[in-house]
Amino acid sequence: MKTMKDETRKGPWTEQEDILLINFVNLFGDRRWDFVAKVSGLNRTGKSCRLRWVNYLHPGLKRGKMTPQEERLVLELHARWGNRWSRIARKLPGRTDNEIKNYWRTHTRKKAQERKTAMSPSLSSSNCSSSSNITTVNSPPLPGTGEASFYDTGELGEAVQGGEKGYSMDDIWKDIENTINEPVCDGFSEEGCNFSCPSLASPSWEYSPDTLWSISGEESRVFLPYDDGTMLLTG
DNA sequence: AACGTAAGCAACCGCGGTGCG
DNA sequence: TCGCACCGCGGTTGCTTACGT
Repeated sequence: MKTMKDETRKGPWTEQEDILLINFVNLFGDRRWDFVAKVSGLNRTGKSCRLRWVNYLHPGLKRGKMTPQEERLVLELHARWGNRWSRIARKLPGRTDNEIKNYWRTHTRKKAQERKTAMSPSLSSSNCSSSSNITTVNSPPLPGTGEASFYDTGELGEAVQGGEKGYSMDDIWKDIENTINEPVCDGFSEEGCNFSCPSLASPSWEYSPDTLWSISGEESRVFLPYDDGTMLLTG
């Protein structure tokens, strides 16, 4: 119950908020979101914090375009499970349900459009492979032009966009890496410092053998939290 | 160069499930 | 057993960027 009738912040997160959230999640784990939200001083709801963490700040996150394998897997699993996005996401290490959902949405939109245009001329034109609905997917054209979206940090090897536009996750994590070694007590009561950092964030992804691929070396860059609050950068 | 449209992404909302007192 | 608070999920919306005219 929010006693303090706070004007909870909404909208896009700032770099400061991100850093704060990361610090506090490292301290308290990624379960007690209401608590984290309250204690961190972020005027955000626990819900909002969780969402930000899960969809954007989580260390294991892969960013950038879906690979053809991933796309295929999404299609496959969606055919099997329907809109169980979180379930599907568990089979795609590093991808979030939100991401998959968004992908699916644009994918279906694209498909619908294609179908429409394919139908209007009404000529079959050997509408090849109606069975393999993957056809539209399996090779996202991307002629190498300015393909790197603002959010890409993964595939094209680091932050093409790096500079002027705000900040990248790499920046943030570098920051964290630097600051995390210092006691994270800044701006928080001494109480915070005495908590042992619970092993962070049980990753919700199932690294099951039946996942069709494993994270490629480059993308498996992961920050491993240590008990003393430091982070190990692998990969 | 300016404008309009489409695509992509992040975030919010509402609801149902679960755990706890 | 009931009520409450919190968490997680799926749907939806709004904003930003990219692209075409």
